[in-house]
Amino acid sequence: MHLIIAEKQIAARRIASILSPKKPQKKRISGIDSYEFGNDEKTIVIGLSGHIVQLDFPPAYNNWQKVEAKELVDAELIVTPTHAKIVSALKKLGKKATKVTIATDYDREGELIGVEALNIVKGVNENIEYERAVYSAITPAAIKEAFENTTKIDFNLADAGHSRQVIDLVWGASLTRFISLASRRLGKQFLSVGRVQSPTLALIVDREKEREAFVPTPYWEIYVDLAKNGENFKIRHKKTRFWEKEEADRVFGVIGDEALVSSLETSTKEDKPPTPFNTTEFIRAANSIGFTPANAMRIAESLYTNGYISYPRTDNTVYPSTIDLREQIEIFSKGHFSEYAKKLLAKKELKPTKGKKETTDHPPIFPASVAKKSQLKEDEWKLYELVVRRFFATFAENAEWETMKVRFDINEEEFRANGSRLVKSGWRWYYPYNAPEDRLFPALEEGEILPVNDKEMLDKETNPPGRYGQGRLIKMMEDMALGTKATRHEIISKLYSRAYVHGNPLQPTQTAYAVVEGLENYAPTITRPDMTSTLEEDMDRIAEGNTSEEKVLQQSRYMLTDVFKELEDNREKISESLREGLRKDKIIGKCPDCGCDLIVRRSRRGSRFIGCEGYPDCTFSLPLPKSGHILVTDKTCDKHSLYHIKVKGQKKRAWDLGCPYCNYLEWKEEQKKEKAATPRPEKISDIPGIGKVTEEKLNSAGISTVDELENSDANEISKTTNIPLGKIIRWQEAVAY
DNA sequence: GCAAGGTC
Repeated sequence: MHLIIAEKQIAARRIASILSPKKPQKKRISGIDSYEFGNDEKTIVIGLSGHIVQLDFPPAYNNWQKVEAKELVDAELIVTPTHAKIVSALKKLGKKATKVTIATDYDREGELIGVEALNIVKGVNENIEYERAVYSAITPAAIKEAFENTTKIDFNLADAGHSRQVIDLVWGASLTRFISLASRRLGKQFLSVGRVQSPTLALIVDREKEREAFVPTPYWEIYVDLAKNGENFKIRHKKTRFWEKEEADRVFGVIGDEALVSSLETSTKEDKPPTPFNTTEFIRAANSIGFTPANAMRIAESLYTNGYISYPRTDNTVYPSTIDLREQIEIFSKGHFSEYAKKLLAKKELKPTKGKKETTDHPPIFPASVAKKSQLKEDEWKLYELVVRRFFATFAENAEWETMKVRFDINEEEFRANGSRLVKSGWRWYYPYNAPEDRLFPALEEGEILPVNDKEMLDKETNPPGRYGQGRLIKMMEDMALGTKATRHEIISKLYSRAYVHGNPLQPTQTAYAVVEGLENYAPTITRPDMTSTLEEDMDRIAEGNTSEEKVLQQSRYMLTDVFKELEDNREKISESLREGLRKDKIIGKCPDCGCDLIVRRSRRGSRFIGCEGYPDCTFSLPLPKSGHILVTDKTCDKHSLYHIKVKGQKKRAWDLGCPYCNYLEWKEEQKKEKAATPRPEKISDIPGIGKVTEEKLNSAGISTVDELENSDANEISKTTNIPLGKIIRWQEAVAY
């Protein structure tokens, strides 16, 4: 039997249907679908789910308190299955197979995934024959060609990928453990460190520091209002920003009643169509129409698994020659986009744009089949439409703008106005997103004199650089080669779930500051994008056979050992600064009673509340929700000058609680209203929470009326009846009018 | 309970 192993389920199914002359037979093996065909010599195709095994430390290293972080540096590593069913299916099939073809994705990680699967097969069938099939798109032509010309597995390339796994695990896990222990943040709330997440966090923290250090400079802008034939328009002084008030005042002062059109230039500007979608550009475009990266990718995934779009994780911006692009447009001749498809098909030549990056694993994102609007949810349709329109736009002509530059003379001061008008929509007809609006003004002539209707001088200030939005951050990560198309949005989600950042655009917490600072001082390697670029270079050398994985790993472990020397020597300082950062994140503002800091505290029973640092002299307190991470934002309440709070659940998005004081007062007000709306219970059994058994218990303690319940000592009742004190107090509150 | 990389 010939076994073919693909990287994913869908790839397996499609490869089988291309290679098989008849419809392949679907068979379940250990709960996993496989596809069988052929009469005498059977072939079975099975799909993995990416990596099906994971690199890990032996269980003996699991206890964070007992095993010191630095011991992880030289710890042995083990491989554990993460997809037991697939592993078991591979073993079953591997035993019977005489030959195995690795047909995983054509990239470094794909090679490693293939070798991982091969090792499982070899574990049950030591001498099995093996080979590699290489393809860049799952089309009949490409797949047939790949299986007719199989090659050898590139073990060097797989080793390169493996070295990445080891380095990421060893550095990430050991440093994560170190700073979590140093800050005493254990359990669910640990602090994490990693080759990709830490440089990304450093970018966000650096930007926030720039914003804090920013000193605004005042400047002035001068505008004049003109009109012609009843149409009003504004012109602006040639000097867009005046940095000196005196100069602005002088110019403003000389503006007279008339403006002379001193020159008029018209020209045309060409606007090139966009390049094919890779993941980053898709995410950015989705982001600009209101989708978060994580959301966009989740929806893209479902569009992909339902066959509407091609594989959504790709760096490629050049359509491979193996895809018949005309055919791909022809499928749209009917349906919602027919008007657009027909116009494209009428062209003699279909020449798509090309991006800078061309890779071998997957094509750029394009629509794979025609969807009806009724088949998709609203969000799905929006993103599907985005992909379709982008695909069409890459074949379309340039857009053309007519631009007009007009200069005006007002008492020898030059003013300007720029107009532009779309005259040929070209690709923008297919892809109408984020189109700049036409800027128009009435037709003018050189030498014409217009009356000045009004003038204005605006007081302005330069603004600090903006915080990064998620789309922008993903673009920056790509430019710096941090993370991959499939992981960047996950890394950003990780920063949110660690409470390192909140809001969009992203704002770092004080904890993030402390973590980045601690790492930058004592373990700078992990905070820099260079670690990734050096790793990439090393991996390339391993792949080319110019060095060995062993040498690279040894070097990496030496470096990490040195890092740990630094960290251990400065443990106290790091610990203090982390704990200070964590403390700052808990400050809600000043106590209205005594002026000390109000902070998030925990009672002995484990419940959370806002308490005063002046305790026990001051007992001011406010309640907090029972669960979720408390995030302190930079917004303050006008009434109480306390910071607004957000609450973030394990997997849910953070919700705004607002000012905790206002929130508490509102809650109290609600309670009052609710009470006023419901009549006072007449019998104790009318009180919610008191059933027959409880009523009898209370009776035996001498309480049979509502008045008796209200006026008895709660502690006494609790003692004699064994009913929890808290319950009794709540009942008493419920009947107190 | 740790990373980052696949995929769902």
